[in-house]
This record gives sequence, structure tokens and C-alpha cells, in this order.
Amino acid sequence: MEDNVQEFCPLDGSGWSFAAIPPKNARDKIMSAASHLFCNHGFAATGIDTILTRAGTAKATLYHHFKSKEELIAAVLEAEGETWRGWFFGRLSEVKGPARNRILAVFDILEDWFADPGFYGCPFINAVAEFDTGNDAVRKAADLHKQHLLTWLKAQAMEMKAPDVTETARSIAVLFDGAIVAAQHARDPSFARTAKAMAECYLDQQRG
Amino acid sequence: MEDNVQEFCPLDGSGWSFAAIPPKNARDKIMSAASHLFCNHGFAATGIDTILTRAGTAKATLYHHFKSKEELIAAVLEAEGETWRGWFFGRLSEVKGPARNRILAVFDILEDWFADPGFYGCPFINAVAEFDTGNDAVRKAADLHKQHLLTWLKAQAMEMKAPDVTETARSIAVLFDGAIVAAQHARDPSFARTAKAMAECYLDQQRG
DNA sequence: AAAACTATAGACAGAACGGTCTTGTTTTTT
DNA sequence: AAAAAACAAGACCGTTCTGTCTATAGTTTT
Repeated sequence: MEDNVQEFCPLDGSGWSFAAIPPKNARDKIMSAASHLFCNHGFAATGIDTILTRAGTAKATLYHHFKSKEELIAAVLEAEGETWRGWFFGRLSEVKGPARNRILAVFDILEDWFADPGFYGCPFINAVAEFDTGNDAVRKAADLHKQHLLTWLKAQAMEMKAPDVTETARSIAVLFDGAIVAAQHARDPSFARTAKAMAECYLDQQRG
Repeated sequence: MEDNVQEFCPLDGSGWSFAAIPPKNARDKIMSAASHLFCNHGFAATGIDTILTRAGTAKATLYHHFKSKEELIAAVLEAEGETWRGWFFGRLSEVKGPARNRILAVFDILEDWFADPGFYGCPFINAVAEFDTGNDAVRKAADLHKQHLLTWLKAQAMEMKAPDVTETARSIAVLFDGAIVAAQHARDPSFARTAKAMAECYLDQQRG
């Protein structure tokens, strides 16, 4: 259990992970440590004490800021999602051209994400996979995250005058999830390009 | 924590889950109980005692058959994979017509799987999501499982005389994973059809 | 300067964890 | 009928878990 992994992920100087910003106060230190450990070793498998050791904070401090481990998990997921979306949609907003370009750029950005040495798959997919039944807070956070993406995709599909906006968004979302899982399992970022090729194919057909 | 969920999944009288076959000996009872609990509540979150209670067996019996919890997890994954593949490829072998039909039928079968009330996503995807770093046995089992599918897909792509057999197989695999995750998260089996439509689109393009 | 806040350090509790072991019963094999 | 294997029931061990509590110290606010 060495853990001297390089986890600062520049990603062109705009690392997506909020673990990239060196935390100052104890709360952020806890969040950062928890985020890393949860993603690396799982939520249940990561103990409070391990988080505290890594964060270099006291136990009372953790329980001052979060009333339980569950709440910490929820907070970490929420923060991780927000930071990720900020990075992702920020990158997307730089893309020039019509909506089609923007949709396809999704997969280029995904590839950058996959190539990050600190990529362990989507935290939300992983969280739902681990809890599934039971933990509603986790599912809700995941739903919200996915909804953000879906809303954005629908807007693009509308701009493209796609015949079925919802179905187009769903289709790209399937490619999105598929690329994440495939890249995570095979540790191969190029699955983003495979997904992109299918997206191109699909959008071409939409044009009729 | 009620858990009086209907878990016998006929699926046209040929339920995929080996939990569907009422187990006789203690070993199978343990495997069946463990499988259900692992999928529902996660691997780490499921304790040995919980498995024993559900299985109605004694602790010594479990440790007579499996030398550790890790080994039990590995055994469950292996059995689950084998049974699933038996069901899946069995269904596929019934499909008439050219290879293209068989590839598209994959998504029809997936939809049946998704519609099963006992569907919690792919056990392998979930397992990798939970362990990721560390547990090599889990990753190996997942790799093997995926390899089975990939090999089958390549054979179909070859029969179809696809220009790039490997890339075709990878593409369908992305749709496969994407459909599973999307259906699991949204609890909506129709994502299989969304994936199927994209597969059709992609295979049509392959023909030139 | 006083009060309020934020933090550290670590003992502690109670439960749950994985795993071992013993004792005795049932089932199967020979 | 005898021997061997599989099983039940559950006490038990050492560890780890989440979460609480006390005591102390630095920092910010009023």
C-alpha cells in the first residue's frame, strides 16, 4: 500500500480534480483525502481513520464538519461532480463551430480525462455500483450529475434540429457511459475515439 | 431492509441467474445468498454473518468450502459469469440469419436482462468499480468475462467481413457497456433499444 | 481582553468485522 | 454396520469499524 501515486493531474494546466488544488483548511483536507481514498479503494473499504491519517487532521474535526461518514461521502460526491462539470463544460465552451462539433468534442475531452493517471472511472458510476440498493443520497447525486449532461446534450440536439432530441441525447449518453467503463476496465483511453466514431456515424444518419 | 424481493427470474423460463435454481447443498446455498447480497449491497458492505443468516448455514461450513471471503467473492463472480454467459450465448445461438442479426440480437437479449427485477447491473462492472486498485483477482475475472464477449464479437465481425474486425468488436462492446450502465442508473431497460439503434447505424456504415 | 470558533491528540465505547475452534448431529459412502 | 464426510450451532478471538468525549491550544471576531 504505497500510495505515492502522482495525483496532481495538470491536464493542460487545468486539472479537473479538486484534489489538484492544495487544500488549506481542515475541511478541504478531509474532502481531498476522502475523495482520493474513496475512488482508489472504494467507499466502504475506506475507513475514517485512514482518511484522517491521510488528511493529517483530528477525528473530532471530521465529525465537526460532517455528522457521519455517509454525509462525508455525499459531500465528496457533490464536490467532485461540481468540479468535474466545471472542468468539462468549461472545456466544451471553448469549442468553436456548430452543435455537432461540440457533441463530438465531448469524446476528445473524455479521452483527456481517461489519460489522466488518476482516472479510476466515473465516481458516480462507481458509487452506484457499490451501493445500488439502499443509499438514496448516492443515487440522487448520480441522477443529478447525469441530468446535467443530458440537459446539455438535449440543448445541442435541439440546435442541430435533431428529429428526436431526447433520443439523440440518450444515444450520446450511452456512448459516454460505455466509453468510461470500457476505458476504465481496459485502462485504454482510446475507447473515447471508438465512441466518437460511433457518435459521428449516428449524427450523420440524423441529418438524413 | 425488507429483502422479500422476488428474485426468481423466469425470463421466458430460462432465468439467467444461478440464484434461480433452488440450491440443494450448503455450498450452493452460500453461493446463492452471497451472490444476491454482494450485488444488492456491495462486496465490502456484505458481512460473512449476513451471508450465513440468509443461506441458513453454519460458519464452519462456509470456511470449509472457501478459505476466505476473498475466495468466496472470486468464486461467486466466476460462477455468476459462467451462468450468465451460458444463458446469453445460449440465447444468441437460437438467432437465425447472418452475423449482423446475431450482433443486433445481443441488444434484444440485453433488454430482457435489464427488465429482470433482479437486475443490478453487470456484477463485473460493479466489482471493478468497487475494488479497482488492489484486487487483481477481481480484475482478472472481469477481463476474462469481457474477453469472452469480445472474442464472440470478433467472430461475428469476421463473418460480416468487417473492414476492421477488432474495431467493430470494440465499438459494439462500448454500446454493450453503455447500455448496461445507463439502464442500471435510470432503471430503464429501453436503453438497450437505444444502443441497438446505434449498432444498426454503425453496422450499416460498415457495409459502405 | 474576552469570547467564540477551529483545530489537535488520543482515549474510549460498543458494535461489527473476518476467521478459528469445539461439540455434536446428520448424511453419504464404503 | 462402520467409517468418512458434510453440516449445524455458536462460543470465542483479535482486529477494525464508526462515532463520542475530554482536554488543550491556536486563531479569529467582537
